[in-house]
Amino acid sequence: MANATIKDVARRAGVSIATVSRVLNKSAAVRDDLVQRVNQAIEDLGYYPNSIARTLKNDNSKTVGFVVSDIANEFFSGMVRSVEDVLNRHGYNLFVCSTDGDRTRESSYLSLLREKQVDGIIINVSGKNDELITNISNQLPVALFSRKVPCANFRGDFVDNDNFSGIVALTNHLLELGHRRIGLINGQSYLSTATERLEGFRSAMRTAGITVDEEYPYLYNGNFNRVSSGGDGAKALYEKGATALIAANNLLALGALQFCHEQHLLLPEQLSLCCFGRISNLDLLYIRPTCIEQYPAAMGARLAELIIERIESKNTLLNREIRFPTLLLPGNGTGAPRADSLS
Amino acid sequence: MANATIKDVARRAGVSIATVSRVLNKSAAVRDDLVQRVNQAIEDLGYYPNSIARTLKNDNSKTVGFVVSDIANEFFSGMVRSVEDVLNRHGYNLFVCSTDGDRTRESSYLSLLREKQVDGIIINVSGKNDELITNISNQLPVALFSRKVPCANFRGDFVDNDNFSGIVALTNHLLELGHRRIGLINGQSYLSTATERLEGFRSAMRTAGITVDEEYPYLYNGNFNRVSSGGDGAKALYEKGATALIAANNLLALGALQFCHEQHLLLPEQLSLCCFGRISNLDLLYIRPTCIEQYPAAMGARLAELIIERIESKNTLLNREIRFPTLLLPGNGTGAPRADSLS
DNA sequence: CGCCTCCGTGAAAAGGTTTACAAATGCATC
DNA sequence: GATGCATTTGTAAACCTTTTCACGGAGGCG
Repeated sequence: MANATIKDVARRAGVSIATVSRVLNKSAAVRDDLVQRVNQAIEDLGYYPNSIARTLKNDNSKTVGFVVSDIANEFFSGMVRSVEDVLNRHGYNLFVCSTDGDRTRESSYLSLLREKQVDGIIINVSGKNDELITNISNQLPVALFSRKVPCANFRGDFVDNDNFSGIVALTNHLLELGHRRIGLINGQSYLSTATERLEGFRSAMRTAGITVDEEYPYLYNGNFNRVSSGGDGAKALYEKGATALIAANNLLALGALQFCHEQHLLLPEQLSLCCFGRISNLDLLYIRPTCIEQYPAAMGARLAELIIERIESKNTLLNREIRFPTLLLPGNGTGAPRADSLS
Repeated sequence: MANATIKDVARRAGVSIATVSRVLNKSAAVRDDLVQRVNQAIEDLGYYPNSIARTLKNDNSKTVGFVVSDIANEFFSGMVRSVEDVLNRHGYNLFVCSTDGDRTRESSYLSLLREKQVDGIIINVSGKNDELITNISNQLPVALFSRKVPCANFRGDFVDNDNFSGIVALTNHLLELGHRRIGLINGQSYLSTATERLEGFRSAMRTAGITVDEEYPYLYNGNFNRVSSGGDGAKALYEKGATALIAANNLLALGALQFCHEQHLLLPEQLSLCCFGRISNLDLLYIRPTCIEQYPAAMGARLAELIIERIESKNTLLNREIRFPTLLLPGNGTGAPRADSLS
């Protein structure tokens, strides 16, 4: 039994389909008794509008795509909920797409979303499809988060933490404890998140009289999306003699934590660990790295608002950039270096 | 600049739109040189098909709705990723909808999904829209998880843990340690998850000679979706003198854990804690409740497969029920009760 | 050389909606 | 009762596809 259509409703109510449409959308005055009859017919038939047909006609799908590297990553899943809520409140639905930061997956999802006529796209870009994203951004509202697109003619909004000051706070925290051989476990160097965090690190270290250049031994570049990178980075830098580590995001931190756990390292006696990002159940961990807190829910809500504004303005807005302030949460995973490790 | 349509492609290639469609879908033979010209025109114009129009014509949207209480809950977010992957591999997209277990939100999302012509719905029902879900299930493929719909004419598939044996394992674990005053922090009693877990508990206790009926003092009914319920339950049952607690899902467990943490309870000396479900970063917690492990990724993948089969069979399949086996993960949060607490 | 078959192509309808435009109705006024 | 205007209603086109059907041409066969 196929769904009733507006035609069926019209016939049953003894009016034209235009009248039914007007009743449905309240788009024009309709005589009271006809409204009654139409509503009765709708109820009788269990009619509900076909929003696909509506989209075809109206050229808006009331749908937004949310493209992230991995929706199962708690940072993104914390975000998606608030994105969803804000969108829903404005009558929009949400498509989720996980790319694993993979170029091909990302571009194929983007094609799919365009074919599905989404009204806008929220995306943390992989960093490998910059021209494509830039093109899309000139046809369709786009809001980025966490990772910028470096093209001049990119059009759209951007939301992120204040990476620079966050990493400066972490670095200073370690410096104040007396550390000098501070390691940074970073993500892919072609991502703005990584470069900004590296810049912050470099700046804080320079102020302390330490030069972080290509020769600096305590830098590790891994992959933001892989917990294993965090473990590899922690191992490499610890073995080189770093006395403290900064993990540049939550997943890298988790890997580093697991490394310490497996190696039975005593924190902070043998190693200090801190990170940029939120780790779930932090309060309940036996080692609690000092963290830069993040606000995924607030960021998601802001992104949703930005994209809706951009959709409703028909993508005419100027580019906007929102930075969330950072907050240092001291944990028991950082402390003074051991005396014998000071060089 | 609006998107090119199939008409534009046809004009540029000097063929009819039917031919373009045939090239796009490879639905019929087309002369080689025409195929070339069409493809060239597609590239020149940057044409991509409008899948909304396609849906209207073909009556399938290649879209599935995923309706859960809270996508930010790590159990569901672990699931959604594998649902997404399997669906995507079959050319489907995913709408996510969080209901908070609220009846109104649930039914409004369901309406929205139907209007958007989704091909199928995966849902963990709130338990308050049984007739609606049953109706929908007779028109549209539906796969449930975690919570059954008790209506006889419900049509669709069901996936869950083997709740009964899981809770029996937990209960026996505590009984073997010597506990008798075992508390159960459960969720809403109108949900199959809750009743099945209660049944398992009751059965294991009966075998040990303890009757769990309305008079049994160590039962607490909270809300599966609220961490705070877990805390409230833990407080209430601990104060009544329970020596061990079972939290019936991950969120309730988290609340209970936090209660213990805040009260500085020594586990397992003052209280034993175990739970049904997975807690993130379990390895790294200083108190690790004994847990029944869950497999959200595997459950999600299975759900996706079930719904696709059901979609492609046009909802003609018999109802299927898949139970995932349970595995007990011993933690340091459970131990023998203190001698002075044995009654 | 004529006929039939087969293959490739195009014209047009259909899918469910919205909306511009035309038609019809209702009412007041003279 | 005719006229004019304002309000309500209906008709039909449009949105972009897919697909049925009919047509035309090429090739094979008698």
